[in-house]
Amino acid sequence: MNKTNAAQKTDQKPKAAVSRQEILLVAARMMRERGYAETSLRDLAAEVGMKAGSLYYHFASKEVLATEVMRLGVEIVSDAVTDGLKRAGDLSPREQLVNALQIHLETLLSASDFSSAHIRCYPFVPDTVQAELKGARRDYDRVWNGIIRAYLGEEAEDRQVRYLRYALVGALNWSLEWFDPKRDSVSDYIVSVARLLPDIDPS
Amino acid sequence: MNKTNAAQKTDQKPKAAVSRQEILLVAARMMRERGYAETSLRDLAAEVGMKAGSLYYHFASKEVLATEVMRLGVEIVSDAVTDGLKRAGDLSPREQLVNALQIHLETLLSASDFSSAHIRCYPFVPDTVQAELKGARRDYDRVWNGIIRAYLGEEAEDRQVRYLRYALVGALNWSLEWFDPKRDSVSDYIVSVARLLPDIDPS
DNA sequence: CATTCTGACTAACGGCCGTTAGAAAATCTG
DNA sequence: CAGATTTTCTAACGGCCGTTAGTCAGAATG
Repeated sequence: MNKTNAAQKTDQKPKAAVSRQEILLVAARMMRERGYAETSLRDLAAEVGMKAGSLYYHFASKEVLATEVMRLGVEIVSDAVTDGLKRAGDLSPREQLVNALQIHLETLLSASDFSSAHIRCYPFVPDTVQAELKGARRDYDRVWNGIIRAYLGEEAEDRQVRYLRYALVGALNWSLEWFDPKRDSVSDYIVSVARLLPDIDPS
Repeated sequence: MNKTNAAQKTDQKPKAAVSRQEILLVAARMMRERGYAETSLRDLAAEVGMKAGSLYYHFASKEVLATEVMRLGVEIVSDAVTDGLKRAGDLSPREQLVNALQIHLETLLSASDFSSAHIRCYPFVPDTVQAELKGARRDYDRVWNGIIRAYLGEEAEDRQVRYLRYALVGALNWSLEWFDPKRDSVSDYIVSVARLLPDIDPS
């Protein structure tokens, strides 16, 4: 019944939780900006106000730290979209879809370095880290499959659903390569994407 | 009038040109698979059958090598799309657009490690390399702007054109994250994306 | 065959990396 | 205030990195 058993991450001695959170925040920002390999623990620690070795009091390794950053990234956007769906339960399937697009994009571009770090770094992260994230990623895929199946109709083929998901999520995630808040607006872009989605007769 | 002045890259002494080409090919594959930072010159040289130092006979630095790989990546897909447009000059604007989507995606997924290396590595490559590529990238953007403006109509706003370009190119480039040739087909995915593009009345 | 040039090799450089063990500081507890 | 615990620091380890200078083999040239 010691502290490492019971409430491991939330109510440790307070200082540790604060440092841990700050490390995660800075790591997310750096991973988003530079990538995984280009984020050195010395630079990261310096921005937190620590030395590199001290990070190991909070995380067992760089891979473990990166895994946690990216897992948070998936969960944050997944929770935001899931929440948005519940919050507006009376919309048409098409409106739900557009709503989900908007929330996903807002989270990515404004709300969370974790989510953008996940998207940008996932392809280049070690296999073991990718494996750790597989479950969370699949859960989020399932959220989208539900939204898109409701839009396309229950008779739609699985592949049709998957391809539309790839196209839409790709159109959103690609914004990390070009979006400039001084010039672009999330809502305007969503309007442009939504124009590609016809009303579908519930036949 | 010595050989370094005249025909610098094409008709050098033959052996060098062959080695140079092989280095570029292997570098493109490794950059696509692993990323820029994760591609070490020692590993690269080993796969070519050389030692790391020998690479410097052909390229002045890792950055120069990466720049050339990525520039080729832009030019290969740009040339392929431009060619495809000329080759099928009598299609409707919408058909031209779908044609361009197909060629871009085929080049990316089947034809060229250079193009996929460019897309995957560009965000994480040093600033100097990004700067070198700016021109070629803008040229390719202009190709797409032309295609999409023809589709949307001359009265379309610039921003509308740009956002549709981002959405479509994003939907294609994102395929690097999920496409599996054992399961997916380029043509099938293009059909799915093309369904999002309505016929537009030339009003 | 002798010479010149081409192309690759060897061996090392300084530098940064992730990681670790143990000392030291800071904080909490009685 | 004394002691225990939590958190950070110091200093180093082995390892890999991009890069360079100097050497050397082999092909091309006369």
